[in-house]
Amino acid sequence: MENVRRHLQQQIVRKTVCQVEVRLPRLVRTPADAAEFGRRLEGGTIQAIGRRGKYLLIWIPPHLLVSHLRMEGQYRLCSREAPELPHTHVVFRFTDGTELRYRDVRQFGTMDLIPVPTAGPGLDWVLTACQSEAPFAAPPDELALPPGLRNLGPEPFDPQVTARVLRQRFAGRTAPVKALLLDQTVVAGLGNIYADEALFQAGLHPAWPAGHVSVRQAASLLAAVRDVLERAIAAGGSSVKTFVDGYGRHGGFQWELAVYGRSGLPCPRCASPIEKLRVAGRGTHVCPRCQPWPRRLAQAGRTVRRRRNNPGGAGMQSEGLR
DNA sequence: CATGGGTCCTGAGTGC
DNA sequence: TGCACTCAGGACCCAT
Repeated sequence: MENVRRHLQQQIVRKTVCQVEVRLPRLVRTPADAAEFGRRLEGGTIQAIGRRGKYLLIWIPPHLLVSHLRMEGQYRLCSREAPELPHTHVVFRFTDGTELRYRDVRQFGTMDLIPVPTAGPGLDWVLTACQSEAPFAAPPDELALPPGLRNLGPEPFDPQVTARVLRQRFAGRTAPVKALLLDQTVVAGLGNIYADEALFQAGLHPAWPAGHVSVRQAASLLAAVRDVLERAIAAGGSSVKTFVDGYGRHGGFQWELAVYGRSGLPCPRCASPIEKLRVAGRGTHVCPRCQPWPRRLAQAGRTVRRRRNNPGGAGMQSEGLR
């Protein structure tokens, strides 16, 4: 998402919308009437592109367009004549003859168009959120943000987030630590791939009860989360299946994945075969040696079910790795 | 409140 | 070849 934001920042800021075509109204959550969504955008000029967690923020006064791509949403800036790819659900036409096309095979993405006051805390929050590296600030009530964005936790790079703070957020929780990493109200921005990679890098088992994570473990986990995200951004994102950035380019981080989608393949650190489990309802990849299950808990009974190896669809095969 | 499971959706893969 | 079935996952909804 950070790569998408950066590319859109270069591509569509200062463009003026002249027409909007919504072909799959279900993607537009607010306003309820998708035609109204288009009408409100027409005539507006895009001022800035921000990001909070996995939410893309497009500031087009007097509105904020909150866009979530889920797994497979894609934005592409095209000339009006360029042939259209299938699964194009929303088209934003600009006065300069270009258009921004939103594609989404799975149709899971969402768009919310939120009114932004011309002054006051609502505007201030939007301005701050559209600056990269802005520290965490709770949005004011006057902004009618979608609940997922309203309740979003801090960015992992926020200096306010320390190992101690992270452990505090884990305290008293019995859910697996991976479930809390994926919980966007705890920390913003981690999905299944980066959660698995960070846990591996921290040497922490995903099913470890979050409340049992020590300050020391929280510190290595936070460092791992930051390192994984930094490397993924530098590589242009992870194109495990279909991800492309605003120029249609694939990312490169899938070649650096240590465990995700690599069940049965050797751990890059110790060469043990990577195992695939189900934790927090998601496919979960671990190195059984680098991420040992705590002995004390093993006796209390396993809650982790083993799954058969590499059912095929999930991700990278050995081709090209290493 | 915390937790876990079902749901949305389509395409790719698998097995018979 | 064709068809039924499973799987992938982010956020949301719901039952316990």
